[in-house]
Amino acid sequence: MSSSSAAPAAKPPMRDALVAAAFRLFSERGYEQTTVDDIVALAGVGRRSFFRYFPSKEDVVFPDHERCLADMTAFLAASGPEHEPVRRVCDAARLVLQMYAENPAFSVQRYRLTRKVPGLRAYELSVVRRYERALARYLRGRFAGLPDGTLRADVIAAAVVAAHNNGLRSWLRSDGQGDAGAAVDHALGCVQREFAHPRDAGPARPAARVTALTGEQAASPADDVLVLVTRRDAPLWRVVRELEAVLDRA
Amino acid sequence: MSSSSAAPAAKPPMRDALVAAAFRLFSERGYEQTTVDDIVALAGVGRRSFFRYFPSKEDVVFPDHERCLADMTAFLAASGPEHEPVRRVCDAARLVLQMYAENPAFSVQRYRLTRKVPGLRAYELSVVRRYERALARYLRGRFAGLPDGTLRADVIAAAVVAAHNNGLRSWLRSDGQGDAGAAVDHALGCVQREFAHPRDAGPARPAARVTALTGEQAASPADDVLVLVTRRDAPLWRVVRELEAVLDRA
DNA sequence: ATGCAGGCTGCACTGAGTGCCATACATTCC
DNA sequence: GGAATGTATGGCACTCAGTGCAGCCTGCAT
Repeated sequence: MSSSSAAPAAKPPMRDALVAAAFRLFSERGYEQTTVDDIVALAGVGRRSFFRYFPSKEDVVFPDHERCLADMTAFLAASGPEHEPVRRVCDAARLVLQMYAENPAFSVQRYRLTRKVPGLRAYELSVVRRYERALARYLRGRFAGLPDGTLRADVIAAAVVAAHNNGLRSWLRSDGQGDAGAAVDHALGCVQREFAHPRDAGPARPAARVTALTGEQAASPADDVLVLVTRRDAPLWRVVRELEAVLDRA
Repeated sequence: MSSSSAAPAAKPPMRDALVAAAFRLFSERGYEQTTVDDIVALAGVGRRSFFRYFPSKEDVVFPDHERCLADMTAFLAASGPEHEPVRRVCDAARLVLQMYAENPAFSVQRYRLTRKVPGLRAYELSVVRRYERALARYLRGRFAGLPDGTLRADVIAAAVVAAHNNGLRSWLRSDGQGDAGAAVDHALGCVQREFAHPRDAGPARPAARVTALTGEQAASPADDVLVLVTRRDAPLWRVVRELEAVLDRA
């Protein structure tokens, strides 16, 4: 990942200096109140150099997304037919989470920034869209030939991104405390359960099970059936939490 | 905002003149090669007036989305508990399609434009995002209190938008020929079947019936016991949705 | 030292977007 | 009738993001 594995690294220190100077000024006086001239002045470099490293002022806020997108593309390109497609794109999404989790403090700072600045929200959207398109492109390939293949690919890609962002945001909102992966794993798990295996052949079994159960309880092999008993006046959220706990164990 | 009720509405002809001039120049020499000064010169108005009607140059490309978003918000706000939530957001999405279908020629022209210009694609993304947030906000309200309510809301909103755009784009790509609604209806139908009405995958429907079969509920409702039977691999969302439906009936 | 290459800087320019003020026209109040 | 007020517009000057160009400085090979 970190590009050249070897020692030298010595990447462009200028890039990092610009990012550091930019974020310091952004947090001090805000994004829009900070001009590019302010940034380069603090970093002690020429104005022209800023735009050599960052195509636009917004790009300095997302310095590592380009690399992450390349990683995701490579990850998907390295997939084989043995991988379950939905599972695969969920794992690809986790690469983004990983990038955020590597620098919690930075990620939280950036999150606060993008929340406040509409221009940055719009820019982040275009970044996220590129991830989504990468996922959708992969799924389109895997679903090629299936009826509604591209539709299915687009919808699943959008759902995966939405779930990932939902989990990611809840982690960011908690200032990066706790396990970043837990919320995202849970969210992606929901989507995966919803979409994985192209099971068009619906079960239609539970209805029969129920009659069997109500009629002769002992006869049913309850390995794939879950029976929950609760008082009707119990708070719904508690019932559901219980349900969730049981289902997650599976 | 008003423009309300009555027929004439005294629309600003200047706004329309600016849109017409802009699109004429955009199609002649391209978006980026057209400056705001070019537009106002062709429209015969002052430069300052352009920015009075459109906050930015990009806005002139999407002159009616603000109104459409307001319509959608009103539509969702006017919803009641009798509406099935997923069905409702699908119908809300159809409002957007309707707007596109009202001016096929204009919509196709804009589609070609946004395809070519990255800046416009990014801007369109931010517009679409506002629709998605409106849908998600509504769903969050409907799913309030349920575990993973916001997650479900976000995922479904994203899926609905993705499906809508998939259908819309296939219509736009065909130069506005054929039925605009057909493709979108089909796409939204797929999403609706996936997320609403768990009839096909069928978890948890018998909850009410099982309580009846236990036979102890009629006498003392407070002590009523609820028995829920479901497949273990059924999506939790659906189980919860059914649970909610049963409990709401009480 | 000389020549060369690549990164860096300064400078001038375009174009989007904003704030301020002046003008033109319609409305209302005296 | 005329003054005051409100609103839509035009004009001007300004900030700032982003770009093209030319020069400079440093490291490096000959």
